[in-house]
Amino acid sequence: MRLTNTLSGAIETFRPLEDGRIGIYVCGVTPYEESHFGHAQYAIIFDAFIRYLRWDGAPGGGSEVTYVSNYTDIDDKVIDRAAELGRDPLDLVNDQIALWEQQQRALNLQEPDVRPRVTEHIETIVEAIERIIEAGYGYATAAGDVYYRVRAMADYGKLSHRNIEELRAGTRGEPGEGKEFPLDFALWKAMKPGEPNWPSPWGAGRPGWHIECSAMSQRYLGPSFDIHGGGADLVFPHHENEVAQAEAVSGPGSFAQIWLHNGLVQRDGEKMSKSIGNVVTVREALETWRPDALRLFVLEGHYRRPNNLTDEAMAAAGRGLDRLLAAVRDEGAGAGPASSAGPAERARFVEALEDDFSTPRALAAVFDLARTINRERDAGTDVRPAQAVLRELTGVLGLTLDATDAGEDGLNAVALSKLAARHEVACGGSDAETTIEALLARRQQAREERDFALADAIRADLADAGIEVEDTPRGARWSAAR
RNA sequence: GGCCACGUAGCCAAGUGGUAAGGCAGGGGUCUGCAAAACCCUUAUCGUCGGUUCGAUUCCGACCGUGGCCUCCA
Repeated sequence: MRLTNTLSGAIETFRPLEDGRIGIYVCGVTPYEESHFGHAQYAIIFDAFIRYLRWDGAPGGGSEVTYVSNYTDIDDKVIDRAAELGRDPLDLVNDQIALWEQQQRALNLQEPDVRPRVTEHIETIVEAIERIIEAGYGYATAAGDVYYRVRAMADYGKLSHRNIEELRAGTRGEPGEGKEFPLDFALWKAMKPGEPNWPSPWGAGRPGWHIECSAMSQRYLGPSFDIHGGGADLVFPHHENEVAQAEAVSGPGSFAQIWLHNGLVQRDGEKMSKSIGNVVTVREALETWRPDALRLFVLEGHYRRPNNLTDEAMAAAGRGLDRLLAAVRDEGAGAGPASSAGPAERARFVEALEDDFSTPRALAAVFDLARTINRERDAGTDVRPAQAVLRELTGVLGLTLDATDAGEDGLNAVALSKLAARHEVACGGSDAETTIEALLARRQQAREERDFALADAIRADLADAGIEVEDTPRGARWSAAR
C-alpha cells in the first residue's frame, strides 16, 4: 500500500514494522463541547481506513490492527468551558464523551481498541516527562512548570517542514515566564487555584497538551509504531511536538513511521469556525442527513483534500446512496444465468485503495458495479453474486446500505391513520407499516379497476405523509422519504 | 509577512506526457395507466500567462484565486 507520509512529504510504500500487524494512533477529540462535522470526517476516514486494513480482501489477506485513539479530557478548553458552565470539568467531559460515543455508533464508526484518557494516564505521562528531562530535553522552572527545550532537538520542525528560525519569526506575544526560548512548550503546567491537578516531582499540576499523545501512543503501541493520524490542523504544533518528545527519548526516526493527515472540512467554501458561525455539529448533521450519506460524502473526496460541505453536495451524496440502495435491493434472483460481475470491480477497488487510499476511485468502481447490477437485473440475470460483492465492498468503507436508515420510526402514525380513514381502509392497529400496506392494497385494487384517479390520490397522500411509492412488476414498493 | 497544499464540466470529485473516472443536476430516448426507479444516448480542450517537449490538463516558472498552519482547532 502506498500512502502520503507527511514526514517525507511524499507517497511511500507502507510496510508494517511487523508483518501482518499494524499499530495506529489517531488523535481524538477534546470533549469540552459538542463535536462538529470535522470530527465526524476524521473519524469516518480513519474508520474506513482501518476497516480496509483489516479486510481479508486486502492484499496479504488483511492485517491485525491495533487502533488507539485518545480523549484529551483535561486541558485549557475543558477547564474554561467548565468554569463558564459552573460545572465540574470531569462531569463535563464525561457527558461529552457519552454523547460523542453515541454519535459514533450512529455513524457506524468502529470503536478504537483503546481509548486512553489523559486523566487516567497521569503516571505514564509524568514518567515520560521525567525521561525527557533526563535526556536533556526538558527543564523545570521555579514556578513548577516543565518545558521542552526545542533548541536541543536538532531536527525540530521536520514533520511540518519548518525550521526554528522561521517559527521564531512567526511567534507572537511574549516569551512566557521561565522559558529559555520562545518556542519551548509546556510538558507540565503548574496548578492554578481551583484547577484539577495531580502530584508530580515538580509539584501539583497537569500535563501540557502534546505530551499525552506521545506518552499514551507509546504506552499502547511501543516506542515505534506504524501510523499516526489526525487532522491536518494538528501537524503543527501538536504532532511536531509529539515527534520531538518521543524522539528525545527513543531516538531519531523511532516514533511513528507514517504520518497521515486528513484535510479539513469547509462549509460553503469557508473555514468552519465559531467566529464565522457556520459550524455544523454532528448532532445537526445526523438530524439532517442519513449516516450513509454523510459517509459517502466524506469518502467521495480524497482524504487529504479539504472537503467542502454544502447542502447541494450532501443532496448529491444522498441521491448516490439511493442508487447504491437500489442496486442491492432484494430482487436479485433472476431466472437467468448467474452474474459474473464483481471480481473486476473488486480488483479496481483494491487498486484504488492501495494507491494512497483513494476512496473516490474505489467508489467509482462501486458505482460501476451498481450500474452493471441494475442492467443485468433488468435483463433477468441472477445478480445476487454481484450484489454480495457490492455489499462487501461498501461494507469495507463502512457503509451499511441499510434502507431503513431513512428512519421508519419517524413515520407519522397519526397522519397515516387519518389517511386510512379517508380512503376507507381498515388499518387494524396503529402500526404505521400495517397502515401503509393496507393503503397500498387499496390502491392496487383501484389500479386493477382502472380507477387511476383514486390510485394516484392515495400515492399523493402517502407522499405528503413522507412515504414514497414506486410500482414494480412485483407490486408496489414503499420507502420513507428523506 | 513566512511555510505548505490546492485551482478539472452547472455542482461535487478522480486521473494521466499523447486529446479526461465516478456521483449529482440538465437534455433526448426505452420501460410504465401515469409517476418513480432502472437502463441507453448526450453535456469539459483541465485558473491565467510563459517555458521544456514531436506533443502538457499532466513537468518547470511567474501571476491570480482559494484553503491550511505559524503555541493549545479533527
